Amino acid sequence: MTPIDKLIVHFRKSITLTDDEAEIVGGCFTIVELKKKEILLYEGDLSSHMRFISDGCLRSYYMDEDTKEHIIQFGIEDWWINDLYSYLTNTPSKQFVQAIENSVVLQIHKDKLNDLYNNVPAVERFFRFKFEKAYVSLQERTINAMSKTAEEHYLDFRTKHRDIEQRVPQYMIASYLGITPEFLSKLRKNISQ
Amino acid sequence: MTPIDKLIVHFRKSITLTDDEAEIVGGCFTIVELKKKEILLYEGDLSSHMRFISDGCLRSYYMDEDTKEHIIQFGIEDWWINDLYSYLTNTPSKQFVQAIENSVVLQIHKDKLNDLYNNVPAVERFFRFKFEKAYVSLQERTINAMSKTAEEHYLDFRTKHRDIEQRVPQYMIASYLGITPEFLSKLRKNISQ
DNA sequence: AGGGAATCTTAATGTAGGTTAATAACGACT
DNA sequence: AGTCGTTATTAACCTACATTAAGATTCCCT
Repeated sequence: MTPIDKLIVHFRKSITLTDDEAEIVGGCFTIVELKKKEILLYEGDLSSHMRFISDGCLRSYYMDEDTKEHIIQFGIEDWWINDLYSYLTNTPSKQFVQAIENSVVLQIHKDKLNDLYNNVPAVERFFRFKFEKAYVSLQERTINAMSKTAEEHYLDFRTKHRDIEQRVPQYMIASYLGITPEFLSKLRKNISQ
Repeated sequence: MTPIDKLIVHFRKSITLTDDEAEIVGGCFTIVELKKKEILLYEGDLSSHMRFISDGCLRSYYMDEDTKEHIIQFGIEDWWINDLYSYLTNTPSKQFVQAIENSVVLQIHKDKLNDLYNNVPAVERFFRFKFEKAYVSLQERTINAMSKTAEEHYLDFRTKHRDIEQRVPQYMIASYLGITPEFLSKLRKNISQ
């Protein structure tokens, strides 16, 4: 299955597209191939594309006071990854997006997407849902962060994202959870005894 | 100025409405008057309205394990307040929305709002912006929470929300910041010396 | 196979913020 | 003005997690 095929299958999980529409939609995206560690979006760049992961694994993260990395999101096949903040506000990104493995990403420019909204209305509905879901999962994460302990966060992550846990180094999981790798190591020791 | 007038003025800050359209829009909202401490939305309720604050001050919060309250949002005149999570996912709310002062709220049911989208398209654009902004400010808050200290959060809050700071009790600000009132008290002492 | 980089673990020590509990100050109602 | 409920402060002690620094382990490259 080509990356574009995967994208169409992905769209068709939540909206209906005729074959003609699928053709149009597929034609609006461009392929980006990334080597492990390659950076797709730099801090300071304007994020003007929506990005679909066809293959591989990426992360978005930001640096606080130019030192420590904080991972905001992981993404694997069939997910979208972006700095939505920058995309929505047209301001320079505060985040990086980097490939953790060799990856294939399909992206569409904001302007082209706006045209597509007019030509294929179902796509607009798709992205409205997408933004709503993005909000919902961000709120879930924010609320959990406020009331749970680090060990609970880790256990939650393990049950919700087994697939990711097995593909990314442990210190990145620590960063995503907002703790140090040393402390995660200690937690794991406690848990397994 | 009536509550409905305030609402229309509010809409017209980001979209254009003819007088006829304004008439239609205004007619879709209903007024809710709340006494101080009265609860507008209970945990477990379905949040099926969008709610505009015409007068007063409210908060949304959730309870963790039926004990401690965590404030998620404050709202004053000219803001919207809701459990967007429940509204968007049609699931029972995990939050309460409560009046901190006597307040006047204008609300519109989801179904009516969906009709309104068809009759007055500008309204749909208004709410798309609203959801985008909600996402953006939630992400800002989440990222800040990860990298800043409690004292920084408090100082940020003071500069960004002076108006709110002067209207709500200090222990609620502590709850919003995710710290105990005792610790906020200590911070304030350090800051003022 | 072997050497360097990347990742993970362990342990000692430090600190931001929580808990408990008591007291103080404020505010609103009669 | 006095009383009661609400809100704010103080101080002693506690805990979850960070920091530092040293090894141990695994991974990958030629």
